[in-house]
Order: sequence, then structure tokens, then C-alpha cells
Amino acid sequence: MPYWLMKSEPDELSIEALQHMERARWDGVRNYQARNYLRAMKPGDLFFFYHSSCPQPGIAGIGKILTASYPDPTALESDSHYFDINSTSANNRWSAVDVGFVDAFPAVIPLSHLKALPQLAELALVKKGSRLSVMPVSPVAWQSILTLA
DNA sequence: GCCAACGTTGGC
DNA sequence: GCCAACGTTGGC
Repeated sequence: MPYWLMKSEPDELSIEALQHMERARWDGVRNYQARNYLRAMKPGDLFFFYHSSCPQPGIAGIGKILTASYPDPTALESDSHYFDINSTSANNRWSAVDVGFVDAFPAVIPLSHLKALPQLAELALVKKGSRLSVMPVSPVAWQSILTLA
């Protein structure tokens, strides 16, 4: 069972907000590499929920993938921030998945702690200049991050 | 708000 | 197919 990490700005969706929702649609991904990872996800996969662009960037908890990927409806909504003029219902370039809540950590694991873990050296999150918002996490990396939670 | 680093676009 | 210009990401 693959593990993942996905970034969200808590103003848009936080782990606390997800906790009170039946499910949420993870949409708005507009990067091909990240999209391809969405397409590789399977129901039941777990992911670390990362809070980005906020006062305390870091991993805030765990979520679960509930659906296989499907065409991202926001790409077709002309009033959406994520509207893509090059996508049509017949040929939507972008994908979304539905996610559910699993766990909220007592405290956010700060990015600085993640960077200090040698087991995470290959994780895109901690690589200089990387902006990837959806990425795979190896089982070893998953376990070592859990020890920080 | 700054800015380094990156991905995408489009002229040639 | 190259690459300059541009827009975006995201930590600080």
C-alpha cells in the first residue's frame, strides 16, 4: 500500500477542517507530476497532510484516499480560481481524488524537524527548490516521520 | 513582502 | 527544439 504526502494551505483545507467533514475533494492540482501521482492513488492509501504557506508549515496529520482519481471539475468552472481554459469535459487535463480524515497530530511536525531526519533526504518535500505538492513517501520515511508525531 | 527556484508558455 | 520571459510556489 503506497504512502503519500499532500500539501494544502490550511486556509483552504486544514486537517482540523477535514476532521469535521465526511469527505473532501482534493482538487486544484495544476502540476503534471503531482497530477500523475494523484492518478496512481488507490482507495485506502494513506497520506501525510501537510500545511503549507502558513505560520507553522509542517505535517499536521494523516488522511486517507477514498476514491480513484477522476477529472477535476474545478478545471471546467470558469469562475473557479482553478479554471483551465485548455480543459474540456471531453478532455480534462487535471485530476482530483476524494479524501477522508484519519488522524490529527497533537502538534504539527515542523518542516525543520523533517529536514533533520537523514531517512528523509530523498523526500521531495525537503529538497531544495522542490515545490511538488503531491509526492510518494517510502515506507521507511513514513515510519520515521511517525516517530516524530 | 521578499525572493530563490521552478514549471510553463510561446516566439523564433 | 531552444530558451527568454513570465507566473507560481512557499519558506522565511
